[in-house]
Amino acid sequence: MAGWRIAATQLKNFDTEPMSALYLKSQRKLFDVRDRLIQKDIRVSEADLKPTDRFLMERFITAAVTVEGSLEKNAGFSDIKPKDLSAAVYRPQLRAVSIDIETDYQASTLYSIAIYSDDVSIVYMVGPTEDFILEIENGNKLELCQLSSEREVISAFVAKIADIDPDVIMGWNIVNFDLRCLQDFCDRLRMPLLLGRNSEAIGWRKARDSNDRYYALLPGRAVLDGIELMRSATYQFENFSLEYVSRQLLDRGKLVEDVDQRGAEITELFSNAKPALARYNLEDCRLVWDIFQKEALISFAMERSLLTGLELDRYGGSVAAFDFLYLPRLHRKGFVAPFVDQSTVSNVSPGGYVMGSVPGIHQNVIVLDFKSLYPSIIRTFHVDPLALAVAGSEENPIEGYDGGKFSREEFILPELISTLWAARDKAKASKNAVLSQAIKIIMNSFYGILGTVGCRFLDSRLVSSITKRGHEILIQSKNFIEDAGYQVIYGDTDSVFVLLGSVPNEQVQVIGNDLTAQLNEWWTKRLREKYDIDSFLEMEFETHFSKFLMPTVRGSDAGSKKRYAGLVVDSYNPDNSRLLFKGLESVRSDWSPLAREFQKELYRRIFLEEPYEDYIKQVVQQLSDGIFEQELILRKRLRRKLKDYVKNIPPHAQAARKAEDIRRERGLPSLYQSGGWIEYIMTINGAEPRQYRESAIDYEFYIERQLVPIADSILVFEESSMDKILNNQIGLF
DNA sequence: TAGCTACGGCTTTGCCG
DNA sequence: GGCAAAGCCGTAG
Repeated sequence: MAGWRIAATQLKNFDTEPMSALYLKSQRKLFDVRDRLIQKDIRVSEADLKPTDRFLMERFITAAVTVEGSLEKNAGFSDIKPKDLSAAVYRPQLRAVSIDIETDYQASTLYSIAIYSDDVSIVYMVGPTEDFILEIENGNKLELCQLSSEREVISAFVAKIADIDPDVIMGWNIVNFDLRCLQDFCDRLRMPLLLGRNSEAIGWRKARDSNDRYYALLPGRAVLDGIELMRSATYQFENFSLEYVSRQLLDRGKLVEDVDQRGAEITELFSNAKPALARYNLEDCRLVWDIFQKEALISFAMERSLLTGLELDRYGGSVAAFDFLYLPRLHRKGFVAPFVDQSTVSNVSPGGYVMGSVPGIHQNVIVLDFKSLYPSIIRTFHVDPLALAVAGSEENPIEGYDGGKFSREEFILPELISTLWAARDKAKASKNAVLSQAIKIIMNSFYGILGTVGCRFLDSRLVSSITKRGHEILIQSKNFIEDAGYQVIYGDTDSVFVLLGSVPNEQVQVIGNDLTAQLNEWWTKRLREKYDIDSFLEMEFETHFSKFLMPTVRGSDAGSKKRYAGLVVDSYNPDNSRLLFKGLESVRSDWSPLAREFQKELYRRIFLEEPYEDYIKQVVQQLSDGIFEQELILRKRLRRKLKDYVKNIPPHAQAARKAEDIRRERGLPSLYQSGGWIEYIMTINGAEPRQYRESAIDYEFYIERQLVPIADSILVFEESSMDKILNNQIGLF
């Protein structure tokens, strides 16, 4: 058999096996194979490898070592030493392509497939057998190959992929749309879909939690879905449609007039304007390609893969990543880890501490927060499974919570975090944003993992020793600040909000810097005295609000939590400031655009002491006049299947039901049965789907339930209310 | 193809002879 | 009709 290219491929369930004699033996075997590879050559003929070798090798080789000649010591395996990490010089060039398919509305007929890359712009389309070269822009060409049948289009596409032989195939919802559609077409045509290396077929695996979601296993290649990848990198968008994300990041969108009606438009193009459809199809590929390029998503995936030892195209897997990092180190210290025991009962541990707040419109509020608090607690207090297990034999272990005690001598996680921390600082210094981000995500995942039954080390003593220590640290920091003469008006998990009142801007900087320096020093001293440990707690002064609003809980005098807004002062240019909203309606995607915009503008006016009464009256007037419609759309996710709303039917589910009824009447396929997003408008007959609204808009609802709550939550501090303002208006007539 | 908890706001539902 | 509880969603960290 021909040379077998080591690839990012699909791994078996090895990491979920318990640490056992078998595992230890396997680990050794794995190192042996790796060393042999490093000494020889990355190309290994398949005949050289027994099946078990291949299995083991796949286990530790990530996609990052897909590329020939790029395997080097430690690359791809989780055994990363500090110097290797910092020397992250390892940048293989992956061959990547972006693909996208076009189908009819119900995805039952294939129209075309596009492939885009640095040097490829090709669209295969069903049509009269005739080829075109189309100019797309700046002299760039699109090759449109029209073939007589779906079968020929797919065959040509597969052949082209084999020819390009990419390491990465990227797309937008590529697994559960493009690839699955192609697989369906192939099944129907009784032809194989051989997109893997060496013409291997795609393997499909059902997602555990859902019947209609799959994972694709593409032997020898990684399939990167832009949506999943960006989600896993903590990108947040109101929605992850390609149209929305590309507008946000690239400032350009899809090549159709009306994105909502594109199903019909695409069919129209297919019938009457095939070159236009080709351009559209290719442009989608290019958007995906450009997003990946701009955000360095492949680099991110590679850095993460190098850190976690997981495949390039594996997005979740925090527990598996933890095992990869932890188990080899544990093993080297001569310990064997416990089984994953689903029945483990662990006392519930609390999460972060959230202070009650002081409501009002405040002047000069600064936010001091602990940098990576949980990782720094783990590091400082040796919160670690091994340290917990061996502490019993020590005379003076470090006290944790819930009865946990931690060894001063033997620990793994704190070291791991130091390593990652240093690597992250270095990455930041060298402006390697993606590496820094990948490290941050992994560091922050450690706490959460220790609190799930999926983790073999689940133990409330570990979790509580992190979170309850966090409570103590936050409360004592608050006390320290208050003893220094300042008022703390709020705090959440790792932050304190300090009210300075009317002090000059320069003073604010000085106080903020002083307070953090004093606190850091105080914690260092205190932890040395009380526990004889080094403090890795690090408080930072990050944000200065010149104006700050803390609302009350609606219908109460108590200050709210997790909801606030303020005017952030740019420390480089204090005359510049920007509005920041947290938790409030304007950042909630389930409020109407009208309400969200209203909140932003009203707050802006009040913060900047501009008049606002006429603005409020004007918005209400315009609303009543019916000039808004788009702005009244409410958007919400159906988090469950439509039929699973039994106990009560919330408005968005009502709207979805109505939409389904109408679609059924009109012979259209169902859209909302398995969940998804629904857009609806409140009418005098309740919530109705945006596309099929039959009743008049309920303006009363929008005034009373969308504008009034927003206005009143800030007007209360101006001794005013929406009611007063509007009634005054009536009084004028 | 298993990270976590805390919180607020709105709506519907159930109860009240 | 009024009130409290439960259900649901999206968000902060």
